Amino acid sequence: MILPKKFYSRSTLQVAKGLLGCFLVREYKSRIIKAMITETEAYIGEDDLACHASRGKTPRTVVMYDQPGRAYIYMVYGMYHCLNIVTEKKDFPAAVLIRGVQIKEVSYNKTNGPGKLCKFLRIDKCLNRWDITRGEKLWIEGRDSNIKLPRIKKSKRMGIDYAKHCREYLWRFHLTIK
DNA sequence: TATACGATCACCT
DNA sequence: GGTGATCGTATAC
Repeated sequence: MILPKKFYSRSTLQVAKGLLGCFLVREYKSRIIKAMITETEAYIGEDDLACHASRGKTPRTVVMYDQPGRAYIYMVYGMYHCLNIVTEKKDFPAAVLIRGVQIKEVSYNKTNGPGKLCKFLRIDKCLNRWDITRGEKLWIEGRDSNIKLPRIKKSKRMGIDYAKHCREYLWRFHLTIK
């Protein structure tokens, strides 16, 4: 089932945990790739110094203030893209960064990073602000209800040493892949 | 207009 | 453990 807008309108931490084990689906040139989400991070509000919206609404961050269920995609380090899903309610800037996915028949080291998975799934700024509840080009499907999830681990977010006290928040969630 | 730097990754020691 | 690639964005001037 395609996850509806309502799924993303909850607290960002709930969504970040809830997305683990769900399937990120990419439709590109009539081909479909399903990727199980294995790692996420939450970025919540202007008070979160690691969140791009900590400097308020700008041309880049305006998408984070949009409806939940939109894709927020930005370029990092001049060469990689990162995919986020906008959460909570309109005008409150928050999103979940997709940091890792696993695809059947694909070596995990091709998709175990936010830049790597966007490269593999051909996700770039063309899909910025895309509504992922439409079920076209890019969407997310719920996990199989009879699948038991392994324990969810939480830890500090990556690459945000500049974020003062916010870098201590345990807002990174991941499944342990054996 | 100019400049500093980053929600990364691959490759090196 | 460390470093370079490479360019959009935010901020300073």
